Formats: sequence, C-alpha cells, structure tokens
Amino acid sequence: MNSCSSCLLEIDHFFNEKERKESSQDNPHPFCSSLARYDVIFSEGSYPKGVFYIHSGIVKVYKHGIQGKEQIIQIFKSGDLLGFRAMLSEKNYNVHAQCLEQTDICFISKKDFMTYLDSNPLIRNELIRGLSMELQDRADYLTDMAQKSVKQRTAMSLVILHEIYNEKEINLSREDLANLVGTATETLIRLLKEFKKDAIIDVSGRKIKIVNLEKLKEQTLA
Amino acid sequence: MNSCSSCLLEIDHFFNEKERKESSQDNPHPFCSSLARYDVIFSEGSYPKGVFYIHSGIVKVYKHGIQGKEQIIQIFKSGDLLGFRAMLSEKNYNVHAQCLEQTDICFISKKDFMTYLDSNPLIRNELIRGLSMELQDRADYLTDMAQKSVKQRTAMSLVILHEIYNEKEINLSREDLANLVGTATETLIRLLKEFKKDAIIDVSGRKIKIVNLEKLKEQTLA
DNA sequence: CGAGCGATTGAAAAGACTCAACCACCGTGG
DNA sequence: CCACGGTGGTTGAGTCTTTTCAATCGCTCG
Repeated sequence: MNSCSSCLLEIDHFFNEKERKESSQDNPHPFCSSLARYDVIFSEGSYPKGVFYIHSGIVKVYKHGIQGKEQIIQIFKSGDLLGFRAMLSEKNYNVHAQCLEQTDICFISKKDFMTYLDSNPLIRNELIRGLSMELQDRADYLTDMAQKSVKQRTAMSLVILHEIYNEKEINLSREDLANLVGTATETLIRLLKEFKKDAIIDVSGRKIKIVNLEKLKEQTLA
Repeated sequence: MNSCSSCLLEIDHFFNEKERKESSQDNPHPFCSSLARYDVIFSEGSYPKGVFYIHSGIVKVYKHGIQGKEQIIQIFKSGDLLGFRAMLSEKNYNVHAQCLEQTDICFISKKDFMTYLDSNPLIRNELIRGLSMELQDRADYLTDMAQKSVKQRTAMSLVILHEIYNEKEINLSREDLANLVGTATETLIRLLKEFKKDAIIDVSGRKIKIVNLEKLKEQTLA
C-alpha cells in the first residue's frame, strides 16, 4: 500500500498542535479511502504496516474481554492519527478499529512515517511528549473506571462523546455506549432514562442530545 | 540536586533490556538516597526535575480519586525507572510516589537524562517503543479493570505482586492491596479468606504466600 | 407480511459496599 | 510488669447497585 503524501502535511499539523484544518473534502487525497459504517480498519493480532489519518468520521478502538464482551478503549474522530502506538511498539495490534459511521481515512506507511519522524528532531520530541502525556491521562482514566459508579461513568462518557460529536447529537448504538462505559446494555438504558427524566439529555430514537452540560458534568462527580 | 553518574549506566541496562544487574550494594553510588517506609518520593502537582532509578525496594504510585480514596496505579520495584512519563510530558506529576518498604533510589536530573537520550538515537527509539508498548498494556489493563469482578481483579493483583515481590511473600497492608485492586478493604479481606480456604494462598499476619500459582491464575479468568 | 435486530422493561439474584462492632497486636508510659 | 491506647485486621448484617434472564416492543429490510 502506498502513502498519501499530502496527508503527511496533516500529520505535521497534528504534531505541531496547530489548529487543525477542517478535513479537506475539496482537494482530494490520492491514497485516501472512504469507508462505510462497520468497516474494519485493523484487527487485533495483525501487524501494523503504518498509521491512519482520519479526515472525517468516527472510529471505535476496542478489544474483547471476558466472555468476548467488547470494551471500547477509545474513540477517534476527524483529525486524529490512528494506530501509531501499536506501530511504534513493533508489536501486533492488541485492539480492533472499526468505523462507527462513514469515514474517510488516509494510510501512511511505516516507512514514510519514520522518514518523516527522522526528518525533524523536534517532531520526535513532540511524539515522546505526546506519548508520555497520554500515559498520564490513562492513569486518570484508570482511576475513574476503577472508582466511579456506573452512573458517574455514563455521565463521563456522554461528556466525552459530546466533544467527539462536535457538540452535536450523539449517535451510537446502546450496546456501543454500554461497551464504552463498561456496563450492561440494560443498565445503560436505565441510566439514560434517569438522565432524561432529570432533563439532562434528550433522546430521540438512538440519538442523544445533551441539553444541560453543566448538570451532566455534575453527575460525573457525585 | 545532582545526578548519580554511575546510575546512568543502570539506565543504559534498563533501556537495552539486557539482564538487569542485581543492585550493587557493594559499590555505593554517591547520589543515591536511602528512604524509609512511607517516605514520599514525589507528590501530585509538583514539577518533575528528573527521574529516579530504584536500586532496591518497592514504591507505590497512586492518586486520589472520589472522596480521596486512593487508587494505586502501578507498583515499582528494584531495577525500575520511576517518573519519566511525567518528566517527558513536561507537565506536573498527576500521581504520588511513596515507598512501601525501605528503598534505595538514585536521582538523575532531567538535564543528564536528556543528554543521555541525545547521546544515542537508538536509545531514543527504544524509549518511544517502550512508551508505546506501555500504552498498549494499559489498554489491556483498562479492559480488565472495567470488566472483571473484584474477585478476578484480586487474583490478578496477587499474580502481579507475586512477581514484584520476586516470588517471595507479599507484604502489603490490606488497605494498599484494596487500593490496588480498586475495592473496599473489607471486600478484599473476605476474598483473601476465600482464596485461603481454597488452598491458593497462605496468610500469616499481613504476609501472603502464593501456594498454588496455577489455581490463582485460573481465578483471574473465570 | 414476517424475520430479525436493537431497544426497552420487569423481576429476581448476585455482587459489592457501608457501617458498626470487635479483635489482635504493639509500643508506651505508669 | 501490666494497663492503656492506637492502629490495622476481621467479622457480621443490612443495603444499594448492578447484572442477569426473560419477555416485549418497534422498526427496518427483504
């Protein structure tokens, strides 16, 4: 597979933490692919050949835990770079990545990525810094998962998703939502009902709209 | 604070994943300090000035979650390098580090560490690889914490501690153990009782001996 | 129109936590 | 030498949360 050279520019933005350009539907990238909902980007056990830059769409990264129950580790959105942890670790993927909606991604080969890294020592430092920061964040997240109640975690996940969906309606299956929170689907549904009763969210079909973000954030604490 | 130059050698071993030398009580290091149980190495909120190489002893890294309840994120032992995530992220510590027993550590300043990193591009790659691997591991750990029952997690923690304590008796307060598992102290004690009844562990005072490691590992699954 | 999947509900059971009391050990000071 | 107080460990009982299982509903697709 070939890399999309114009996307290396996007990566540059990614690492420089400059304001991310809105993904460019206008000037198409030659090696980008358009994926449909449920399309798989990579699977646990396979060996990473590169990274993926997400132009638009939503991707879930998950793994199978006890009795095959899915646990969503992270959700990626437009502007994110997907799959570089596994690639840099030089191990096989330990997670799966699947699109949650129509998604445009661009593949960048390991070789190109590495060349890019080598081209600029500052970028390399930025990468190290980014990985370290992520590890710090993971400590926080772990504490939350271990200590917060399912209700608090549900509120947490909704807050996170609110950002990922760019303040628009959250559009996820109940099962995916439950797998992100780490609970049973039925429990999740009951909690959504509660939040709705308390006028914190609004539900229409599978779509969830946050109507009172402040109150939702309170729910993550107590 | 000055760095212990002879310890940079240890770090070299650390990153090269060569067999780690037993920590050298014979030839003392000038800038190492000997810490007592409960001594604090660093605290959440302070800014990292360097990293710590652990010659001997056990250190818990934890943070405070809901209502101040402590969550142990990780336990470090002899041969580990402590605190480089926060240092590399260039943010304040988001965790505390405290000795669980008499511990000998050596401080290496950020400057020296960075110089060392710059001295060898291979080391830098090794660092990137290490951080990435750790992030992968964290995904697994998160899944376990989110999905496994307290009993399974307790078994997990005991398996991990068994290694950390070098196959010897585990010597931790019940509260620390509970904070590692992420449960209430009382619950933990009841589970230990069960494991003892099933002849998986043996308890004498606060010390825990694993008598049937295979069976313990089974407990982590079902 | 019927199959099938996702969403929802109810009821019962299991798991875990909280609170309160009690025990056991240990060092201190009388 | 012993009573005392304190800390950490243990136990019991009751309660709340969360899961599980079973059944129903509603919608979409062929």
